[in-house]
Amino acid sequence: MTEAKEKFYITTPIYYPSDNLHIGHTYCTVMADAMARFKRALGYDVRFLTGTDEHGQKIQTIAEKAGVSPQAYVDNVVAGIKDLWKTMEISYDDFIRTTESRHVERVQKIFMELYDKGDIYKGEYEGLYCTPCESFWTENQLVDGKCPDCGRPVENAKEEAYFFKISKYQEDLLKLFRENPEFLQPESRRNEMIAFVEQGLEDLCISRTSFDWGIKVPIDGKHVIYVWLDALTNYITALGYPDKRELYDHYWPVNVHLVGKEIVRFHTIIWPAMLMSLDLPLPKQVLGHGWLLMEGGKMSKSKGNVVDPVKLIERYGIDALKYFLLREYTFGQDGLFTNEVMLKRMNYDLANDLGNLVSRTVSMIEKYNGSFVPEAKVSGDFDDELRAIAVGAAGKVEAAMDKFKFNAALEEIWVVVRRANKYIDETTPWILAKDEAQKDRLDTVLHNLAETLRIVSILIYPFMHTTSGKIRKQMGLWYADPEWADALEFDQMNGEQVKKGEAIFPRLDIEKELEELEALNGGEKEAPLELKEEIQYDDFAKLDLRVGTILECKKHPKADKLLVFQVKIGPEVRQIVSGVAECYKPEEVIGQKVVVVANLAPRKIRGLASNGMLLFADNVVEDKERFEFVTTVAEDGNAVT
RNA sequence: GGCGGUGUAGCUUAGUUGGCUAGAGCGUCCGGUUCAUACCCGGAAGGUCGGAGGUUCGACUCCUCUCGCCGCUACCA
Repeated sequence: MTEAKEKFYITTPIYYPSDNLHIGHTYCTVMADAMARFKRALGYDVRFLTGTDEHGQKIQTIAEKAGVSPQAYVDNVVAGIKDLWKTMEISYDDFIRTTESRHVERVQKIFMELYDKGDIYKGEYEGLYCTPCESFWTENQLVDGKCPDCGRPVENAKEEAYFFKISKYQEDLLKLFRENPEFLQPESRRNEMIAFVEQGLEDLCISRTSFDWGIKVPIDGKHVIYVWLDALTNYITALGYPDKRELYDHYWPVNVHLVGKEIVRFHTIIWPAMLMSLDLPLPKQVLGHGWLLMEGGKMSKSKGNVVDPVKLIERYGIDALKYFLLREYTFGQDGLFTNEVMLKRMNYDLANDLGNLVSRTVSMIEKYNGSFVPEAKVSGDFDDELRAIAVGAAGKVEAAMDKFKFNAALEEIWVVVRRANKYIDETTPWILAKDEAQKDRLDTVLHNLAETLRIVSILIYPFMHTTSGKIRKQMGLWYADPEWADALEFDQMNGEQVKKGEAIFPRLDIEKELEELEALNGGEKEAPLELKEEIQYDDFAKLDLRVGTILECKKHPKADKLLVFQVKIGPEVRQIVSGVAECYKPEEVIGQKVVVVANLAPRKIRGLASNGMLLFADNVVEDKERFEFVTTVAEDGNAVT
């Protein structure tokens, strides 16, 4: 093939190295890797990029606590991430770190391009800031006065800042969504993005002065460039834009940005707007995948349900884990991760179906034909169907992969595996073997099975190359590399010497594994409490907490999530609005004793006056967040100290 | 509240532009087989395709209403 190969550029998000990665990151990277390997197998000229987003206040703070420099801190975490990808044999072509000079310098150049164009201007930003999330929030975005993302407290912050005129691109963005349905998948996200843009875009704050762990604004040393311009641009700086353009010219625009659904907005609104401003082509497609949900809610250290991919790999191997992740979940949808689901998948599909098929096929060829793959001689019933299914699978896998349906692609391969197992039962080689007159027929059956496994070894190669190699070794196919085109042909083998090896996937004792996995996780230490800044007694003494009783409660007429309480505090009855409508029905809280912040400045919430604040404790009941009353039996009006 | 998505066997789900006797895997029950990793193969039971109307010769597929869940968004002192 001398013709120029079609290019395919795919990226994962760059991960934030504040901590080690978990199974969710692994899931995304495994999908990108499988797609990259698949496209390579089809002959595409593939570029696969991943990396880490290493700046920001959160990293700076964590590093300070750990007593090391931010750079030292991220160097350490990133080394671990690279190790993980190495262990998982992730086939990225480039790994970009936002602290690398190639990135830093290029981001500064891009900043200046935007600035010179007039799309960046200096202004002032004022707002409430959540440090861990590195996000400013407007007052009414807050949840109970706390960060809506992480629930931690926010602080007032005001700073001079540079802004990007994203508002200028509002109409172009709407056009992008409306005219290119392919641009953002899945579909449902598209409508959300349109709605978001339609309500009006405010110019984006792209610099900070409140911390300095970041890329300096080239014309203003007080400022560092804030996450958007720093992180999103990695997809082009890694290709050398703007100063070293060979790779950029060749691979941009990207074919696919693979991202989690939580960052779809940044990739489909902010990033295209920046590219529009730079006059660069837009990504062809942004795909938002779903999340792996854990039993007992979102993964968190305190719940002890963080799944560490390294432990799973050590126990079950890379291919088993990759197979499970790709086969079990539907792209774009959330999926429930449980050890049991994982173990069953591994046992049923890998050990029982594929592993056992290899084992019985190799055994029979050894036993009935002196270890050599025979020629096909006498065709019979069932042969045509097996051949048709085996030879036709490649096309079906391609069709599924075109739509990023990894699970459907693997399912198609397993149709072949199951058909082969059935074929053995139908043709009963062990009976043929007892009759010398049937030798030719037996040879054909063994030949067809060997051919089928050869094809399977090619089909699974993009997904499980190690397993593919193991199968090919046992089948005596060591002399040839798997070539996708060979999966379209039958009757290529003749005389290969097979050799039985270790079971490709040993059968697991699910009960026992469940217990041991449970024990592994139980041994984890709980993460230390993350506390707010220390305060003095005087700070606390400013609060006037009082005991109250709820006399009345009704729904807020103009809001779903709000309840309006009438609370008796000693002699007076206060109206207090609180956002707990999803946890309580109005009638069930009447008579409830509560603790009230009684000297909080009054405020109107969605039109109704609220004079104080009710205290609740965060809780989770049956996977749902629930606010529990902080309560007492003391008399109304009494102080809480 | 606004916008959007979704609801198919016990569980997880496939169903492309309306033509299906609604498929599959797991689970359950029955049977077969021994080459194989106590695996594999076959059969059966199990669905009023959330509910109610409507369009149509015909609807899981289109329309209206309704209920449940989910997402984005506004309100959470």
